[in-house]
Amino acid sequence: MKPKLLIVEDDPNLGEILSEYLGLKGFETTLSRDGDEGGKTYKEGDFDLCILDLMMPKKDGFTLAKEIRAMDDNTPIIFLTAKSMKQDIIKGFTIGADDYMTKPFSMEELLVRIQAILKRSTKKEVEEFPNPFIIGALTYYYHENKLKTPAREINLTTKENELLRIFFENINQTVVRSVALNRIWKDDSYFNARSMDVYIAKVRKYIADDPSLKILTIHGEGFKLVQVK
Amino acid sequence: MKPKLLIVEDDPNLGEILSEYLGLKGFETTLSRDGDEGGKTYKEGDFDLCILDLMMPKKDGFTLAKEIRAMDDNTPIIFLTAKSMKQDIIKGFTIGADDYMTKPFSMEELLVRIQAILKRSTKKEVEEFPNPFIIGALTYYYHENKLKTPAREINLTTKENELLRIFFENINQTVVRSVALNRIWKDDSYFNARSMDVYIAKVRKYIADDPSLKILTIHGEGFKLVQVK
DNA sequence: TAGGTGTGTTAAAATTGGTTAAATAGGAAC
DNA sequence: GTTCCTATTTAACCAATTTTAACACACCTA
Repeated sequence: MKPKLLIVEDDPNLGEILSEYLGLKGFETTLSRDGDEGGKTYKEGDFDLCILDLMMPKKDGFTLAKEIRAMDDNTPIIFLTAKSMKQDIIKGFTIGADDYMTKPFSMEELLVRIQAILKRSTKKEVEEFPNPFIIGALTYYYHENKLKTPAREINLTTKENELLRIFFENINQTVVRSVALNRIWKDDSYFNARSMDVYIAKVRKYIADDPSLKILTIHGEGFKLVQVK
Repeated sequence: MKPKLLIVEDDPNLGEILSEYLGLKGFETTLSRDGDEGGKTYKEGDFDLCILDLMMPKKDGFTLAKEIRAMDDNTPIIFLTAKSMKQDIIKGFTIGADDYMTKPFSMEELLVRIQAILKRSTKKEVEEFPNPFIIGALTYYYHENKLKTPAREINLTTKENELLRIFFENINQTVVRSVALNRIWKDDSYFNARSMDVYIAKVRKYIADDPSLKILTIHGEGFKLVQVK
């Protein structure tokens, strides 16, 4: 099951971007516009982690965090704020935060920090990838390293399997080279990048068994699995 | 009991200050001067958290962290570094860090971050392994070194038994080679690894008595016991 | 359109794992 | 202590996976 994130952010732009990005990364996100709304939403949902802006109308992030801690002293909280004052950071952690990020920040960094916290959170779900995962004429079994096509059954090697999973997690979205490299090869280097290119070729051949699926090259960026009807 | 911290920092000034400050704050601290020494110290002590500098002589922090993860994939790690490049931060978390702080930083902030992590860090559990443990058509008695299959009753040797237990504790999760080696053979060496390969083969034959169970190879990583429905 | 950089393809090289059998170690029985 | 048995390690060889290398081609910018 997807981990549920509560995002409380009054800046509509940032809120939307966050919600969308994290949604694409496998989370179920709920966006609230201010502290009051955030508190109500928190009560209703069963969230695995909260991302709170500090400066918001009606109710600031610290106050909201205290309310959340009063209801449940376990749900992880990340503060997201433009205030980088030492005293605010200390205060955030004292209230019971798990992390404190200063704007502007990188989405990717936020993502890995969320993952690091959920890794230790008792309520964590072992991120479940649908098994089997069906797309077009293909049936994919991540846990068995297996891909069934109309023509054949392919036993995937470890690298093929991980790469395929990333594509299926990101249908119609660009998979950035460096992200895939860091995730699968644990390191973004020239030779690993060339190794990945070799695997891209292999995976392309497999999914070609369904002609409606294609892996496009986004020059200088990465790749995108698209499904054309 | 005081939480035990391993601090690996080559700058003697910073190392002393950190060690002293955290000592005053209720931790039992051990200070190592470089990556090599840090690795040895880690093996000997039973630490609750590691604070690693990134740039050190002999062995850098990333390499040391990988070694620590190979011995135990649970002990929290905080990187402490002057490098604030996005790619390094991502890499740090990818290796399995819990936090990443950029110098110069506030002692007080480090302290609250340590506390936030320890709050979620799972205790060294004396978790009772179910006896018997039933999976699919197999019934496993860890304490009796015994595995019953529909076809036979197998008396396991010590090594077979320990290996099987690790797999049953980690269904659908990768069992990292080095972690299993350190746990069963107490040492991750070439010959022990080959010895383990021999045992993997034996154990594979046993669990093959239930065709829904398989031990897959995760190349370069380890093995994964999967149950297919 | 030329030149640099990034990507595609293929094959060889290197690394890692699988299998089998022989060698060794270590304990129990004599 | 010797003998026998079993568990474990070492070894050799083979197989699978991954990386490296070389070269061809595509894309972007000046």
